[in-house]
Formats: sequence, structure tokens, C-alpha cells
Amino acid sequence: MDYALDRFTREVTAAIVATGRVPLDLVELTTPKAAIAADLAFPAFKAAKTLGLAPPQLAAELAATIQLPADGLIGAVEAVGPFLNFRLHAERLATHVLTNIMAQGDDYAAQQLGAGKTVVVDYSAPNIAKRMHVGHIRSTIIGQALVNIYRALGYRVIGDNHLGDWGKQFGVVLAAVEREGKPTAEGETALEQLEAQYARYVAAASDDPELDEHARHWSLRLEQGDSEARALWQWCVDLTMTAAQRNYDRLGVKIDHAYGESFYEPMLADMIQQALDAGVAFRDEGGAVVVEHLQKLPTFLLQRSDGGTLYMTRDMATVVFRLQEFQPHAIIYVVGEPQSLHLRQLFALIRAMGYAKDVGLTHVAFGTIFDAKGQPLSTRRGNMVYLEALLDDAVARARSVVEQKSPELPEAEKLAVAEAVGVGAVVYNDLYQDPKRNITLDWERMLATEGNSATYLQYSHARCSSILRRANEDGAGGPGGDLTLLIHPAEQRLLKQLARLPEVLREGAERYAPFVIADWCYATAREFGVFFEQCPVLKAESPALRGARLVLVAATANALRRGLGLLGIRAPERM
RNA sequence: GACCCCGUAGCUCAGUGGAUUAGAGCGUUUCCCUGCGGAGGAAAAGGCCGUGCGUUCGAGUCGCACCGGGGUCGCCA
Repeated sequence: MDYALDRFTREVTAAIVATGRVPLDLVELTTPKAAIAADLAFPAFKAAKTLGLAPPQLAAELAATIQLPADGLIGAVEAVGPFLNFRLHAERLATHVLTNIMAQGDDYAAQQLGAGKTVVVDYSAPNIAKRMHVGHIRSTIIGQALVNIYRALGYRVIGDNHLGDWGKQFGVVLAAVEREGKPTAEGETALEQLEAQYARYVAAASDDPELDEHARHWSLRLEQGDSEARALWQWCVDLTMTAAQRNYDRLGVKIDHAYGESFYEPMLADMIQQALDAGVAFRDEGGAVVVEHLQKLPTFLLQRSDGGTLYMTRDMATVVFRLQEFQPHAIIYVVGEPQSLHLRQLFALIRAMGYAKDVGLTHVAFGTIFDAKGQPLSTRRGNMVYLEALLDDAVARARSVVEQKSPELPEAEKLAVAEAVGVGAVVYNDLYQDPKRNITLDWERMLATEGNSATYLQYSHARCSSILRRANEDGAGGPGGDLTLLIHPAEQRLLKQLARLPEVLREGAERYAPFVIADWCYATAREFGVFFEQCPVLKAESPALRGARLVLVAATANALRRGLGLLGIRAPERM
């Protein structure tokens, strides 16, 4: 698909090069700020310096000699000081953009940039035998958005849910279940009971060394493949994943694999040996396997002195497995910022061992969530927020707004709308800003229905749908007409905004930043809002204009739905 | 002590070397339903871009040093 702005950029570049004054490698174009009346600019500074000219002089010379292609998207060119400014051709822009969108529908902005390349995304990673809480929501939501974005760019994307289903603490879970029996409840309530059993066991073990020993014994049985331990472990995994799946379904999350840490157990001895053989690690006098002096990073262990393995050991095996299994071009870890040292160490270790030479290893780090008082969330503090409860609460609040704003909707639709709006608010709260920032849990902000909020975006989409629905009913003509009539400033601004999505999609992927897409959705809704106020659609001055505006409205709905879809947010027709 | 992230309007955030006037939302103060959904639109007020040096024709953006907040640092994950 040849997108309007990509073509525009190509034409501008070619036209500048064709003047013979500026070589291709000096043609760096920028998008001017909204206040400047131009769509693409060539700042002449660098080129002028190379040619020994004053920038304004070069810009003026280029403006005088440049030739514009006959039927192209460049409408005008003008030198303004040291800038050479290009403007889009209004009529051709309208035709090109709307044709693109209507041709692609829900796939608008899809590209082949990643064709033939594989990306593995490691995200979500809930802990087995525990409820998902706000600590997992960020990884899950950001990770899924990245998966959607890379898929749209044509990459083969493998999502992997690296379950926390192993390690020393799992022995405690098994010992606690043995001591108190399996929880009798179902779903998240059962997990809540497991958490309580776990806490009681840990408390009891603090003044009873035998309990501690017993837990270690269970963990050993598990690692050795004991059938009873393994069965109990599997029961915990199933219970947890069934509960997690309900959250995933609501969030539009679908993860291809869930190997989990346990999967790598059989490979660990070999991994440790490899590290020793490669001279990257050594065994110290206590028997622990140590890695030190790796790119000035702090020392870390691959094996405890008691022979046990660590998180790092399993992560190392995980990378190697993924490299062999998927042959990826990149592996992306959507993991909290507190683990950035761990991942730097992991990546350095992998490279020191000669793996992943041409494979990008990236940590998409996200900040921590704090409560309204600025305190970290923790079970011990009693301020923990669980994912399912969070979604339920958000949906309940949305439900009461729906009841108030749209009492005429059928009951089933009210429920569906409340779900879309409530869950959308939670998702958007995580995706509208740079993930690196810490987040303070703010219900007002999160469930806002005005301004930069999921609800506003969904509302804008619903208004588009409403216009299209009415157009279909009033019999005065559907979408079509003459697209070159769309030259009103509000129409042009909206068209340009719609045209940006393909580029925005690339930027979001490059920066591992779903918020770039969220930003685009918001800007699009705003432009639509202006257009909506200024340009009557159903009662446009002429049937031809009405038809053209209906195409614009349909395209806006389409593009908005697409943008929201990339973020994992649903866009109801009515709300 | 070392390293990582953050610091832009009262609050929450965009702005990843270029254009006289640094942009949004919330909140505050005003307007706009005889037109398609007011969960909307328009306008105003509000900013030594943490501080100081430096690089550059040009710095919120790059470098260094401080200050403030968050985080991490061999036998948890």
C-alpha cells in the first residue's frame, strides 16, 4: 500500500534532489509544528554549510528552481527564511487518503516493513498460585499492544508468557497446600485462599525450622519430577491460568505460548556448564557459579552454593531456547524497571557466550504503580489492587454512567458498552503515556470520561457511527460523491491526521511506545470534534459534499477503530 | 558508594538538535444546543522547561557537574 504521506515525502525528496543542488544524503526533512503553514519542511542549514552558502539563500534558490511533479501530492513550495516549505495538494490528498483507508478497512496502516522477520515478545508473566495484580497489568497491556503493533507492520510475532511457576518459593506453596488442603472456592477466590495459606505457612515457618525444611523438600521433589508434587503443581497452574484467562479475554490479550520457568529446568545444568566452559563464569570455593567483571556490571550467580539454580539461570536458558526455536530478529522483554539491571546482566551474559550476535535484545521497562498516597502497592501493606477487581470496579462505574447517559439502550448492549468503556479506561490509563514513568493510581484520572481518555475516543467513534447510521436511514444518499470537495480547513486537518497513522505505527514500533498510537487516537478524535462542529454532514450544502463527508466520517471511524484496536480497546457503535 | 529511570503550567502528561507566541487534558473563568450524540466545541488566565556550566549559527532536546524523586546492586523472582 502506497500511503499518502509516504508518497508525499518521496516526491519532496526526489524534487529536491532533482534540482542538482543538494545530494540525497543531505536531504533531511522535518514535519513542522502545527503553527507553521506547511506539511513538510527542508531545513537548509546543513546542506547550506556544506555548499558554503547562507541557509536562506539556498532555500530561496531551491524554491526558484524546483520542479513539482504534475499529478503529485505536492501542492505548493515556498522558501521561508532558511526553510523550504512544502504543502500538500488538498484535493489529491483527500482522494489519496480516503482511497487508502476505504481499501484497507480494518487493516489500515498495515505494512510489510517486518515481512520475513520474527520478533519474540515476553510479557504478562503472572505468578502461579497468585492473583494477577496491578504489577502484572502493565506488562500485559503494554506487551499486547506491542504485539499488535509489530503484527500490523508485517512481523511474525511470537508472544510468550513467561510464567512464574518455579523456584524456591513454589515449594512453600505445595507444602502449604499439603498442610491445609486445597482451597474449596473457585477462580480468583481460590487463589486468594492459596495466597493466605502461603502467608500463614511462611509465618509459621519463621519459628519452626522443620516447616522450612519441609518446604525445601517439596521444592526438591518438584525439581526431581516426583509425580505427586508435579500433579499438585499442575493443579495450581491450571487454577491460575483459568483465572488469568478471564482477565486476558476481557483485555483482548492472546499470548501464543506460556512455557513458563519450569519448562527450562532440564536445560539448566547444560547452560551452567556452557558458561563455565566459555570462561564467562567460574565456580568459587563455596561451590557457587559466579559471573563477574562482565562489562563493569555487578557480579551475579548462575548457581547457588547448595546447587540450586536461579532466575538468571532460567532466563539464560530461555533466551537460548527462543533463539533456536523461533530464529528471531529481536526479543523484547516487557518487564518492570526494577529488573533493568538483571536484564542488562542477562543480555551481556548471552552475548559474552557468543549467542544472539545479530539479534536485538531489548528491555521495555515500565515504571512502578503507587497508591494515591504515593506508597508502593503490596499485600503486606494491605493496599494491593488486583486486576480482576480493578476491571470489575471500572466496569461498574462505567455502567452507572451508561445508565445515566443512554437509558434507552437494551440491557445487553448496556452491559457490553460498560465493559468496553470500563476496561478501555483501565487499558488506556496504562498506554496513554511513556511506560517509563511511574504511575500514581488515580481513580478520577483513570475513569475520566472527558479530555484525553479512552471514553472520549470511544465517544468520538460512536458519533461517527451515529452519523453513518442516520445517513443510511434518511435515504438522502450514502457515502461517495466528489472527494475533491473536502477542502474546508477542518476537513483538511482531519484528513492529514488520518494520513499520519502509517508513520505513527512505525514510530510506535521503533520506540516500543504504544503511547505514540494513543496520542494519535486522541489527536484524531480532537480533529474530528472540530470537523463535527464546523462541517454539517447529513445537511451539507450539496449531495456531492454530503457523500464526500460521509466517506470522511466512515474513514475516521475506521481509522479510530483501528488505532484503538492496536491498543486493545474496543469501539462500540453506540454508547 | 556505584549504576539505571524520572524532573516541562496548580495537577496528569506530549514535545527523541531547528522557525516570531514550548503544546494538550484536568482544574479555574467565560462563551456556544431553531444542525448530525453537550461523554462535545470555542476562548481566557496559568511556564527563569529542577539548577549551573559547556558544545552549536541554533538547546526543553546533546555533554558534564550538582539538586530533588523513584529504583537496583552474588546465593528471591
